[in-house]
Amino acid sequence: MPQSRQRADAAALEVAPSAVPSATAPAVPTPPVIPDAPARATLADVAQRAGVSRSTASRGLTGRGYVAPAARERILLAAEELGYVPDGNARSLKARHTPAVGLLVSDLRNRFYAEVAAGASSVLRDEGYTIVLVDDTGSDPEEVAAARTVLAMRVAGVLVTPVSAAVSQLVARHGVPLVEIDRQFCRGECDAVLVDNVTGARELTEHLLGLGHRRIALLVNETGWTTSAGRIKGYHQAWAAAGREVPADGVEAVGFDPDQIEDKVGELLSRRRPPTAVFAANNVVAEAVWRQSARLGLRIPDDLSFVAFDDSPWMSMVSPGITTVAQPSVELGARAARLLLSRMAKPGRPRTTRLDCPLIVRGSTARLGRRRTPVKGSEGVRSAR
Amino acid sequence: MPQSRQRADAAALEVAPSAVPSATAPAVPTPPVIPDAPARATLADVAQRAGVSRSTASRGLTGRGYVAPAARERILLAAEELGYVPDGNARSLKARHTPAVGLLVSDLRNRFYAEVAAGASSVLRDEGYTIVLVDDTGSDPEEVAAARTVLAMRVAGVLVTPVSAAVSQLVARHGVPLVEIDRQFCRGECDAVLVDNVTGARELTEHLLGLGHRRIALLVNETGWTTSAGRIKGYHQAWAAAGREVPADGVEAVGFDPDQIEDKVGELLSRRRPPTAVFAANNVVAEAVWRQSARLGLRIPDDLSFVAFDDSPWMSMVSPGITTVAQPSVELGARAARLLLSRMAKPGRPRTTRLDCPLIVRGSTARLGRRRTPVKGSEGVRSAR
DNA sequence: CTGTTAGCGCCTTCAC
DNA sequence: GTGAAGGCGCTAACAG
Repeated sequence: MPQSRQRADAAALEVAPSAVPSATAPAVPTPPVIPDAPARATLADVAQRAGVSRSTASRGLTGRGYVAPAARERILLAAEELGYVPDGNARSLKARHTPAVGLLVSDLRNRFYAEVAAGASSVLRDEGYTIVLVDDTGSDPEEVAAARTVLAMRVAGVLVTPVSAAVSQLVARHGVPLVEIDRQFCRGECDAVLVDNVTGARELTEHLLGLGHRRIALLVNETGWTTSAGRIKGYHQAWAAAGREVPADGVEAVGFDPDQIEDKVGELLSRRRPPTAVFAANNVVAEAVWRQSARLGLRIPDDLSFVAFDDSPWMSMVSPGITTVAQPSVELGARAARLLLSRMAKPGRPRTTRLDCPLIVRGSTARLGRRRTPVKGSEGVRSAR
Repeated sequence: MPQSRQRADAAALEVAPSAVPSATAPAVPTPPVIPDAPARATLADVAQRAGVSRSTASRGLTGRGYVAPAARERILLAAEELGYVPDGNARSLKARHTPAVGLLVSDLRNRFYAEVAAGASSVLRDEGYTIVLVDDTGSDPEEVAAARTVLAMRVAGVLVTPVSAAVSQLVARHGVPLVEIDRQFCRGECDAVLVDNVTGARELTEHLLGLGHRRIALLVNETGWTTSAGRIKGYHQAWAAAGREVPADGVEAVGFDPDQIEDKVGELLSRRRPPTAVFAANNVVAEAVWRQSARLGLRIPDDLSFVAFDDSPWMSMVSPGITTVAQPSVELGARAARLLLSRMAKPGRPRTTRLDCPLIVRGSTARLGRRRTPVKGSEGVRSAR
């Protein structure tokens, strides 16, 4: 699912080096002029209006400590009349803790990350936590900067789809709980919620091998990427289990740039001796395969069998439907949030959760050589046509 | 694009009524025990280590005010060694202003909202603003609660895909700039960035009328919804321009519940005298139409012409491709963010921006009666088949 | 150039 | 049951 372009080393500097205004002190440009700050009601205002002291007003409002029913009544009324909204900054300052968690994701435009965010969001909202979201474009420096920002807000925890170990290290050093999602860079050091990349990829590959395919191209973004690594491993396992050598040019890295991906995929499919089956390692690559094979007039599954890691809505809407393993993206976010909450409640040994990705066989895969003979299973909604 | 289930009245209470712990004072359950808060470095620590006073340290770090180069050097070094990250809460408290904006959206799982968020995010990040995100599930009470939360954080502004006028009123009363996105509830009262629903819907309808269709069903979630209203209006305009009566049962409300939508759509298409063309008012409804027509064995465009408001990736991947108008969702978020920034910089008369939705003709629409004769234009990537 | 002073808004002992 | 006092961490005068 990565959509990022770098994975730079875990520089993890606490503050940016050298003399530049430095990240430590975000070079506050100029105190942003508050247009006409209409003096918001403060606790003192409420207290005064209710004819009590600030401390009593505070107790009345928070419901902690003793307050005479009558006084409480007046306080609540006063607050309502004034449109009083307590200042979270002041509260957090006092409490040395903010009821918020940082959520650092690589790319909200990618369905996968958006769903992870949605899953985390719903759990955290239910528990009364606010989310500070940063779409860090999958860039390492951006992600570290984002981490620093949420650290500055004194968030209670951090969720991240990491791009390097830098974020986790930085956050850990500040004693703030963190859960890595989807990718893992500090195994054993901090919590993580991942999918079972190996098994999913193995099943997909076995499926193709079982259909007689031998020229199976696995297309990943970058071979060094952690999710890719797992998928490549599964791919290898399947070959090994079948007692066969992994083809030399079996794994291809197509990069992260959309245009480049299209080009590479087009090139691959146009070779003199093209693969008979393609395995796209994620939804972005899968889309490129689908478009390019169409452009080249390749019929699926007749001319080319096609499987993908990470089920996307379109894969069940096109015809034939695409055979995939589905990543439980929403659940991934939700589980990560729950794990974070429990870690915030009490420290403990880091735990890694791995979620299953069910195989979904559709019509995009067929036995090699036998033309126009889709395999068992559903075909995508339009197969009727 | 709405995905929500309510639009309740603009209750907009400042605080929740009655005696309940009340929203004003979020019934702080119990001061969340900070596990083992490892005393984070504070400005005083940095100052001490650098052998200067706190104010000097502050100046050195922020780069405001005079500081001897040598001292500055020591301060920066000390900060780095201590892993000092300034406390945003304290800063905000002092500054009476937080460099963050609240982003309240209805449903991150819906591609449309996720892209709006992505667009806004990128602009705001570039300007140094953090995003406090709330996925409010399109519920009015949730949205108001979310607004209160971000207000409490003293955000500098708010972006919202509103579900009622409540949020805007609440936020406005606190003198915080707000921009409504996609839907508009306080026309003339606050800024908004919308799409041109009327024109897009008119073009789509005209396209169908031009192909000879007369039984054209427009499927919306709820007729009372503001985006639906615009689309319905455009639909009406097209009929009027053609000098024809709008069919009595032309507009159907299918609700927000996914299952219910499927049912209603299935029922519609199974009628004895079904429409010859369907106009889905958004991507969610469109998906239901696509699936149901497949289930019923209807051929598109032979048996049924099909258009949709809001282009989704799958619409250009299926065959035939779906004729749509594309909402510039990312741009919507970006423009809203820019408008908010300018409003934060200086107040002014509320402005409403309306973005165009280009018509994209693909293969899902054909002349009535003439079978298997797709219209001009592209056909979706798989048409080659 | 640097330190002292004061206070942002809130909460929380601790007396009364 | 209630108020007075102090301080969370930081910054902005204002002296020196």
